[in-house]
Amino acid sequence: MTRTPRQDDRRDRLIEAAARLFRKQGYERTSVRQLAEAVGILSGSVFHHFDSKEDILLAVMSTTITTMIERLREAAGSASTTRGRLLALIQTELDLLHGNTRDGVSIIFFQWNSLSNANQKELLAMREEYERIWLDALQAARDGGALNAEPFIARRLLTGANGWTIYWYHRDGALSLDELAGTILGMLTGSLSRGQAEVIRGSEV
Amino acid sequence: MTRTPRQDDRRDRLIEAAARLFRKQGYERTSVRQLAEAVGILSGSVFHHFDSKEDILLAVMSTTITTMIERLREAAGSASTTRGRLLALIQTELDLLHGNTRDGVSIIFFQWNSLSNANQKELLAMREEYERIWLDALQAARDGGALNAEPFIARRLLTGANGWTIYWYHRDGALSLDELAGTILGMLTGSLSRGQAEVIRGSEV
DNA sequence: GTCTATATTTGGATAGAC
DNA sequence: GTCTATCCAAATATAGAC
Repeated sequence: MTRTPRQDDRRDRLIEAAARLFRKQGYERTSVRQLAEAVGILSGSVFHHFDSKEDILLAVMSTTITTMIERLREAAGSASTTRGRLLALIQTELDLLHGNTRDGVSIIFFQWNSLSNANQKELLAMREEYERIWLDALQAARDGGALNAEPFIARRLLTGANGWTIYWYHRDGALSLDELAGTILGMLTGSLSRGQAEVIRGSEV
Repeated sequence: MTRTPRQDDRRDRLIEAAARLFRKQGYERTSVRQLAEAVGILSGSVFHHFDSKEDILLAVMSTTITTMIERLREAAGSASTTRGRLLALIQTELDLLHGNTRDGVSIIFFQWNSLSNANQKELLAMREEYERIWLDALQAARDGGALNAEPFIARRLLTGANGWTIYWYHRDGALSLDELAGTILGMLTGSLSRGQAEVIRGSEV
């Protein structure tokens, strides 16, 4: 911590701008000059804060995964039933994908391959920590009879279904995130109809 | 058709190589020089066959979507029951994603944004034709009581779940594509357990 | 910590000979 | 239809002044 608060602020703003632009345009189609412009400096100055362009992507992903783990862990702890926990995880992942963490989370899902193998390896432990929470909850659901499929497979199908929502779901539409979460839980566990999400979570059925 | 067969062949080989490299490396990280090398010519010669790099991506996507529509239409026609048709569509989409059309289809799913808006518009009608087949089958399933969710929503969740398989499913593993299709159908319609795919499709239940 | 200036590389694309 | 040669633009990154 040799930096002053003001300098950290600039670095953080770069990470924030990068997340936004990487999501909108893709990592490869976003130039360092654009990142610089977004925070009001020139391109050369960016390299005072980061060693390379890829280091910026790494920073975006790293900070994002940290938040994802935190949020998911909270959600898992907040529910007392197997089914309620599953719903909470789904709601949380959807909120991560569409709330104010959206930019970074989208990048984790869909721009993973823009990261070099070395840096992917760097983040792997964190990704696995996140997935661990999911797999535990799905395994419990399976043990309790609420889930028919293999947890491993169910999670991968769910990852795709949830992640893909960034391409079509819009918060200002008719469908609420909680309704959507309820639909997804219903498919996963095979019985819930839409709109019952709150009920289940509230009463911890 | 002013070209000789041999020349068309060269063009086709470029499209094929492009599909493979775009999938493995991404469109932006693949250079025209690499494409040329893959078919044994120099970079300048590529522009005899295509006006621009993006035209190659467009050609990959266009030929791919044509195949996708063909295959899906066949599948829809081959089944006589609602549930059997749904299973056939799922199996077909998974096969498109993992069979010998894999490269192009992966690109359709995950590199759509590398295409300029103008060219996206060019392909939109074909994409919609493909989705129409899905929505009709899902609507029928809903009318018949086999599906609880809105067809529109179900299809989007399914698109994500199926597409995402390219990141984790491998044909040489323990799980067969038909088993996977069965699991997915089970989730979608809420009751089928794994391994019953063949039975259902065979007996047209 | 930012700027100026620039090194260096790479990429898409073109013109004209063969 | 391919090659040679090259143009031009854009990008990452660096060095040193302020």
